[in-house]
Amino acid sequence: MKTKQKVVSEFRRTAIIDAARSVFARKGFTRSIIDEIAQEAEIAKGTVYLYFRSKKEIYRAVLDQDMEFVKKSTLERIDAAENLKDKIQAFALARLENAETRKEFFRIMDTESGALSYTRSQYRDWLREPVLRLAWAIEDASKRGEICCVSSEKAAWVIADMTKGTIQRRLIGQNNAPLSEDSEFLLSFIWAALAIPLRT
Amino acid sequence: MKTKQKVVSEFRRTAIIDAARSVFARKGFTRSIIDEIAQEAEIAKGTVYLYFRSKKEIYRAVLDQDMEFVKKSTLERIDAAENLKDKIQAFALARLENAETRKEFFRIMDTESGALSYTRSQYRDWLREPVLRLAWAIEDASKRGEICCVSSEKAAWVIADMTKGTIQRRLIGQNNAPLSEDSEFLLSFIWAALAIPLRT
DNA sequence: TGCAGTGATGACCACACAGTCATAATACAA
DNA sequence: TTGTATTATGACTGTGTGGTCATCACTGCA
Repeated sequence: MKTKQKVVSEFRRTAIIDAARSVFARKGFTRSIIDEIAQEAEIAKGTVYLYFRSKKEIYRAVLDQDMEFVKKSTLERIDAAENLKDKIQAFALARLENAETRKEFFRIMDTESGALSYTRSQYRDWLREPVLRLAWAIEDASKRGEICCVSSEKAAWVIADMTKGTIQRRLIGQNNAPLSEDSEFLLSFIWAALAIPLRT
Repeated sequence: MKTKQKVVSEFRRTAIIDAARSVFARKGFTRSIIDEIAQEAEIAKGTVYLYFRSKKEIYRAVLDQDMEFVKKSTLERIDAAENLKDKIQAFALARLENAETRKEFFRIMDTESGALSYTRSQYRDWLREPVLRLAWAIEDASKRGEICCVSSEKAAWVIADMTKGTIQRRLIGQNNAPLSEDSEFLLSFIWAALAIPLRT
């Protein structure tokens, strides 16, 4: 059973992380000010430092949590799908839907992919793992002759690129079309590129 | 004829911009320090402020110059190409080659796309114009029945996404393959998606 | 009611850095 | 050579902000 202490302590951590995510998404790491995060979490600045050692640590806590969540949910959906086409759709939909639900997190990732050195090393895996999983599936289908022969890894990466770009355009508001329109376009485009055709 | 003054003045401006580009690429806007830029340009800090009003103005000068160059050269190559396939290749190659030549600039763009509010408004056009030009070409070919019917704008954007992603991977060093390998993959992938097939 | 003990507070400190300015060096003209 | 104008310099200032810490408020127990 959780002690009263633990409950309060967890509550505070969560409040800080939530406030931080919101502020970081709006201003980016550098321009975010601890005082503002504290205010948004409805506590005093000093209290923040009872739960986190530094600004960077808060940043990491936000990203770690969200990256882990999105990565996991993407992997699960890929694995749940039976065939390649569904796996690709699973990947794209997982990303697109997560981006809708967790706008703030995706905004941070888009805006600051290279800002913190931390990111450089850690950032890659939340995308890389799902992409590699996709690459295996492509490799597999390729060997069986279900699709035309391509470099599976390159193909997986450009699929990720298109998905990411689509998400970015939606986040900026450049594209307000329903999500299904974007996902359908993506899927048909990708599948056209992979499927075995008899060219005209 | 240029006066001595003008020559020296232009020389200094260029030196500052070059130094700034290098520093910005390494550290990003916020972590770049004017003193370091000055040092790299082999002048004193005060001198920097004889040629630029502020740090932001230097940043803008760097980006304006490079964005203009890359945008122009991309547009020219697209326009020079005869048919759609060549135009797409022109776009991709222009980007990939420019990224090779102007690594520092591309690194800034990749790292800080959202860092400066300035970027938000201006950033888009250096990519948008070429992409829209590509979209017209796709629209055109689509109407003539040269390729299968797709949303031309969406298609143009995902082509840009894949190119951008490929460039990023090369910049990070995740991919050291010869440029031609990447460009050929891109082209074949894109063309497979667009070309009119008789599906199996 | 008084007394630990725990967690919260915000005034305060230290520091990094953009931008300034009095002074120095240099160029050029008479 | 001297005098004036132009450009360069770097010590200095002001500000914004991350992080600290002495003090306070609250809780629960005796």
